[in-house]
Amino acid sequence: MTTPLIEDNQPPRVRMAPSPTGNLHIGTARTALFNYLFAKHYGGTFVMRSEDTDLERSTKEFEHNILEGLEWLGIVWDEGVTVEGERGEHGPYRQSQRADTYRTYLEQLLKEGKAFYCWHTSDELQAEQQDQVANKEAPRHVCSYRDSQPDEAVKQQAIVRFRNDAKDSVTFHDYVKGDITFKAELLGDFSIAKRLDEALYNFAVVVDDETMRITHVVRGEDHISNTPKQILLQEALGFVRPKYVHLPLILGSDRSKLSKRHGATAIAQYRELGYLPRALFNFIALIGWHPADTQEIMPKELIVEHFSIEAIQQAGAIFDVEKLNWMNGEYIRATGIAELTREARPYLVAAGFVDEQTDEAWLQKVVALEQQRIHKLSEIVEATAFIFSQPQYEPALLIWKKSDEGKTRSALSQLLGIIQGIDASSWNAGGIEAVIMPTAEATGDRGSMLWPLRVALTGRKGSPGPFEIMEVLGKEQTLERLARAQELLLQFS
RNA sequence: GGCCCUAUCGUCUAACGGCUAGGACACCAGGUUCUCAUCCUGGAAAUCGGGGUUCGAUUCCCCGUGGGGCUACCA
Repeated sequence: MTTPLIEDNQPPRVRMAPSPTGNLHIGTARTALFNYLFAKHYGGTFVMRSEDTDLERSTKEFEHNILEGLEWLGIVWDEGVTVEGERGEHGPYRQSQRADTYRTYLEQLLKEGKAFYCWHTSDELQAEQQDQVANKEAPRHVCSYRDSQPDEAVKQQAIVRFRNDAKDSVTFHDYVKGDITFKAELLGDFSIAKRLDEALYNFAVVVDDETMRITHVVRGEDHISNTPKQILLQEALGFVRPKYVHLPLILGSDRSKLSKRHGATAIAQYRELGYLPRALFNFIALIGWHPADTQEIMPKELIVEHFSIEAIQQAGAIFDVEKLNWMNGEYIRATGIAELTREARPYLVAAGFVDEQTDEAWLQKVVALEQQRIHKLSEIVEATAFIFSQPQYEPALLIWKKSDEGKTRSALSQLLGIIQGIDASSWNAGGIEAVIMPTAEATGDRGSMLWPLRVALTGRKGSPGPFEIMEVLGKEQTLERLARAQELLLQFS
């Protein structure tokens, strides 16, 4: 009874249909990503449609934000709306421009008696529902105006409802959840349009998916309960039923549907924080899906290659920022220093540390200093702050735990002497280390010299190694900071 | 309330009736390091409960319980 997901090697046509009533968030991106993966894996077509029928809440800015965010993530589509306009042969792809198409099918249903006008007031509908809830019945509207013939004036105030005479149950196969059955009569005479010129969601979706030749509907499981309504409409209109794939929801830490109160949900926020698009792509793909082997860090191409609907999880999954942080760190470490510097530079510029003219080679060394220490690009600012301004610290910090003030004092003056003798041609991490290490070893406990050196340079308990830092800082700045440390130590005693 | 979905370590998950229930993140301990980070080694940590089916259930069925979604003239 259940047909294969892909029949006769027919490449699928899938769609993503965001409504531009808010910025791109994690959940939307995940649905788009899975549509993309599915389409690419089978060599199909990914269509982007804009469900902007809610004129009150839809804006061009939101649509722009969604499209741009998806592109940034590396999710591309073959057909549909674009920032500039749209492309493809099944348009228009914005529901706000498809009123004529909807009207055609609406009139067909009306003419065939499969839809009718209803002018019950919202008070009446509400009262009906309250009664039903009180009687422990399914809330729905079974309209008494089914066979009435309203005049034009009434029609202008009425909404169009589907005449639901179905007595059987509606069963559809979901390729993640299995067979799902609803009792059709519990759906009532559901609404499909506000008058003739404003189609409502369930109706618009059905018409769009048919006219855009969509073969597979891949969407969040919050749409499962809409599916029987859409199937009833497909049958009334003589449309083909697409195959359904309902994705488990992404949950917040308290297991409810992910929303703003769980923290950052907008893709743009993650972008600002410095999550790399390829890391986010990888991470989101792993929410509710997993490859056959245990490898988790996988580039886009590999994910596309391994993607399969069968491996999609049935239960919702919590969005775990901790694991994202780890993964982003992995990607940061795996990124070439030139590319990483290009990506990190804007953060340093915004912090006022550098500008667009700052020497590229030098900046790469700065970024390299912290490459294995940061988990998101925004952390580069705090991590490298000591490079760009004199460190502030307590003099006591200069003294290593296994050392004392006297040893620290002599270590600093020894260092000053050695460093002054290093000539410009040897001023690099390796060259500096070559002359300092033997002396540090000679003290018997090299930490008694290396620790104060590092603290003098950074003012921090934890930091990169001193030699790399000295190379970045330059000889003059290094000497200045060491001299400053000496002064501080004097004040300390 | 009604309808639907769902249930393995804290989290993401593996084990398509048959091993000491495996991996990853986080956590803890140890090693490496002047320090932090990286890296390496080790550790603690789970099959919601009750009935069935079966020689045998994490796995299949039923009933509970928990969690979630939907319940608009939003999408």
